[in-house]
Order: sequence, then C-alpha cells, then structure tokens
Amino acid sequence: MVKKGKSRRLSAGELEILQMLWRDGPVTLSEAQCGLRRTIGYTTVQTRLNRLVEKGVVARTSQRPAKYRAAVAAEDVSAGHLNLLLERVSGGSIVPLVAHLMKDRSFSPEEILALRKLISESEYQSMAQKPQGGTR
Amino acid sequence: MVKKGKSRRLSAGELEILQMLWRDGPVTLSEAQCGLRRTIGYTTVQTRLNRLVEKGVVARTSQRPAKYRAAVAAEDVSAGHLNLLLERVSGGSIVPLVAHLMKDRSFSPEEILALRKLISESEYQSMAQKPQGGTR
DNA sequence: TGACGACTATGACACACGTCGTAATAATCA
DNA sequence: TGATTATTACGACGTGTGTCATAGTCGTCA
Repeated sequence: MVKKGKSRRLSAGELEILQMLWRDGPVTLSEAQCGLRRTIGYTTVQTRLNRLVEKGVVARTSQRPAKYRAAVAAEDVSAGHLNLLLERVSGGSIVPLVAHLMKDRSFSPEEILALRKLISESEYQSMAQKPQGGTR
Repeated sequence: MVKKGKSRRLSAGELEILQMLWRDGPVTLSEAQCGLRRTIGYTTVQTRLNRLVEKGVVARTSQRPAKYRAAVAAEDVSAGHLNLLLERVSGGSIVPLVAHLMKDRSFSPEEILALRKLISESEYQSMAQKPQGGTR
C-alpha cells in the first residue's frame, strides 16, 4: 500500500505535470519539458518534478538520465477530486454532476451504450444488496 | 453580464467558504464563522471573505453588519472544475468519470431513473442534430 | 453623551508554488 | 585526458493563501 498518509493537496500546476506522466509514461527531464503543452523553463520542470517526488506522488529512477514516473494512479487522484467536488457542490448526489457532464456534449453510440451498462450494473448491485424490494 | 473574465482559480479553502455561502445564503461575518465546519479565527474568515470579494466571486452589501453572498453560481464553478478534471484525467471522455462516480455507491430508484433519462435525452439530441460537435 | 461591544480596516508572518539562474557533476568524444 | 555537453543540485525571488493580532470606526443603550 502506498503511503498516502497526509493526502497532500495537489495544485493545478502539479496536476499538469502528473497528467503528462500518466499520458506519456516514464520520461526524462528533457522529455518532460517537451511533453508539456506550454513551454516552461527546463529547471522549472525540474523543480516541479522534484517537489512532486518529495510528496511521494512521483517516483524517480537512479540511472543517470533519471526517469520520472507517476507513483499514484490517475483514478485515485481523480476520485479524490471528484468526491470533493461532489460533496462541495452537489451535496453528495451524482445526478446533477452527471447532468452537467452531459449537457452541451454529444456522445457516440458506444458511449451511450457504456453509460447504460454502468447504470444497469449499478441497479443490479443495489437490488442484490438490498433485496427488500423484491421482484418488480 | 457578470464579469468573469479571468476565471481565477479558487483554492480549496476558498471553496470551503463558497460552499457555506451557497448552502446558507447571505450571511454576516459572525454567522459565517459559525457556519464553517472547522473553527477558525474571526479575522481569518474576514480576510478570506475579503479576498473572495476582491476576486469578484463574493458580493458584499454596504449595510452596517455587512452581508456576504456568493456572486457566482455553484454550477459554474463546478462545471469549470469538472471540465478541468475531465481534460486532465479522462482525456475528455466522460465515461470513465461516470464509472468512477458510480463505483462503490448505491442509488435510489429515483436516481437510476434520472440517470437513464439523462442518457435518453442526450441520445435523442445526438440523433436529432447530428452536429459537427465542438462545444467550443 | 459617553462607554461598551460589534464590526471593519490594515498589517503581519509563514509556508506553498511557479518561475528561473547558476554552480556542480557526470557522460561523451576528439 | 581534456574539452564540451547533458544532467543534476541548490538556491533565490515574487505571489498567493492561511492564519491571525491590533487598532480604528460605528451603533446602541444607560
């Protein structure tokens, strides 16, 4: 189990780095710099990466051109942020959040299907765990 | 039209204040202090609120016991954060995000229904318009 | 109208972040 | 092996945020 302990906050800029790490996998410093959308100084990237390492969310190899890789899963971080958002804004219910996500956006048939599947599965789970509703 | 312009970042602590404002409506400073989960200093709340006012996300009346109220809608802020999260973590597709939202959570039949309805509506929209996408 | 308490303005301090420059160290190659 | 280049370590600076103290202002009531 990863030592999450303090569950430090990650700032927007740190997420920016992490995002690239998730997308591109382990990279060296120079690769990291190129991988970013914006161009920021080489040592700036270095500093950010180092701070991320100190926080334990990024790991670094000791080979000479050191490689950096994300040490936390994107899902974990996003889940944390999502839950926070959920609590803060929707009072815990996901429906308004999903509504917002779907608003002004169009989806492929595959996505529609995937979403339907998610709901069906969740419904099934609910019935299995709380079987007081009986067959309806 | 509200001057949103820069759409400044809101920190976690600022969201904490905003959240209370959304929940409790216009409050005075002392009410605000009581309204927070944690107990923090009176003048700390004052400072935070003032900074929020400077940023334009909170409005303040000029009556003597000044009342503070949120000047941005919860939906706006949440939408902004959501889109960011979406871009950063799911590469733009909402399916993984929704999957995460639904994981380890159970829903009432009403919620299931609401979610289904959302999907159906979205599906209908897609078929009706067949647009070249791009919610720019 | 003067005192008391509530409200407000202002300033201060520490720490986290974003940004980078410069010095030190390792790798490479003629 | 010495010079050149890539990589790394370290430090610095400004701004934003979280935290609060203190002093000034206003309202109210005896």
